[in-house]
Amino acid sequence: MTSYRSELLNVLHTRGYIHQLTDGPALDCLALAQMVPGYIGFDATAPSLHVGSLVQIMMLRRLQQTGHKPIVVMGGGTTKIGDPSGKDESRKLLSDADIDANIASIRRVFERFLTFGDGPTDAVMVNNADWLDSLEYVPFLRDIGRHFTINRMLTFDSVRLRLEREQPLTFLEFNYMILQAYDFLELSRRQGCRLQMGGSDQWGNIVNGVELTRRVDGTQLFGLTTPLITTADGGKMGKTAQGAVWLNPDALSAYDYWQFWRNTQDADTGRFLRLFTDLPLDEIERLEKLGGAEINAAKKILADACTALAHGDAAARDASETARKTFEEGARGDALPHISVTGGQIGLIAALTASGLAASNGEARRKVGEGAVRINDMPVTDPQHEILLEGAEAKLSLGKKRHVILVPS
RNA sequence: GGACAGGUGGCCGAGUGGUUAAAGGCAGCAGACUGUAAAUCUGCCCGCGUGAGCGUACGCUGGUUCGAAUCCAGCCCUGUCCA
Repeated sequence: MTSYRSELLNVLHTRGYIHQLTDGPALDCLALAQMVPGYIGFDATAPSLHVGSLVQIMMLRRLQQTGHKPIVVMGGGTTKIGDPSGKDESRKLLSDADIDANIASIRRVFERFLTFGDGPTDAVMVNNADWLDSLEYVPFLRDIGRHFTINRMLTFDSVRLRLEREQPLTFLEFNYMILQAYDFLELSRRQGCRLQMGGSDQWGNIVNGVELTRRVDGTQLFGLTTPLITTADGGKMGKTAQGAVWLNPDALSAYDYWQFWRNTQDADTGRFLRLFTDLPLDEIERLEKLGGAEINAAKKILADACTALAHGDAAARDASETARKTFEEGARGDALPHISVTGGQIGLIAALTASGLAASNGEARRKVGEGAVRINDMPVTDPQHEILLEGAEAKLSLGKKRHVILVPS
């Protein structure tokens, strides 16, 4: 088993973050000897990141926890260009204002996970538009482009797989790896950044940055990638009934976020506790050994801890309490979505669509026919049913997990 | 610029004049079983309608036909090869 002397690599290794590492021993020495600034890049294509980025965010947190400096790089420059591979989704070009708004919104999430400031190990956020926007084509080609051979670029998975699948790859996309490599060089010069981390798909891009900087500046940089985080049955992580699991509170409620973690598969519980919470390792070992229904206790702890990190302690307690009332007492919890019903009366089908439990009248009708709909836990099978609130709230449920509170107004 | 191959529902992928709202798979939703898990089984899975039915949909625009995802023309996009 690999063992490291530095706290940084030890923590990352034992908690399961390390998939590939460029020069482990040298980085180990460096982390032991000095504070290491490290960065991860994030796109600004949406106002919120989702759980797919959470491993990377947690890595920056670990970096800071072990006495190093996290640098959050927002891809303002690359996002502005937009991904032109518009075959599946012709991504709309984002305006500068949109990108800036997205960055501001995303920053709020990072502020929960990292401590920002001016101190030596305080986190900083930078925007690669700051240097990419002002690049001049010919000088860039002469200074940077000459260090890349097409021969080599074609061998990288990101390129090779696209070509093998006969999927279009534009010249712009082809240049992404060069721009990202340049980011690393630029950060090394500006911030003394020595380490870039990322998902396993970023390995090629990261290595390019390491090599570019060695050739241009003679500085040794390091790269580290995480394993692809999938669920135990091989699925992509991060889907719920409502879609992506966003990290911003305004994109996904604390209650839904809590539910996402609560519904973790048994086999994932220990791994997720290590990756996504600060719980001590011996505690995690104890929890993941719980068998049968007892592992639900571990899942609640996981949900509490994850929600507290992303939404704060108070929101986590509310979510947890609402879940307890809803699932263990059959009562109504405050954190469930509230839908106001004017006049205190609404048709069942209309209530289902208005509350978002069903996407269309047809779906609502089908679910009623399937016996999936309940009002205050009493099954309702008549699609014509009129809900009369008579001054009191009522709980409308679709299936066992999706509940909404109807409020007369 | 030329030759060839393609563009089908969230994704993959059948379908080459009517029986096609379009096979099959994945993803998703619900029911059963459970532990708010997984696996398994069952049902559902474009919209409107209680229903018969209606409206939309197979890159875009027009055409042929009683009838087109399917045939024709032009255009747009993608790939492979050639110049």
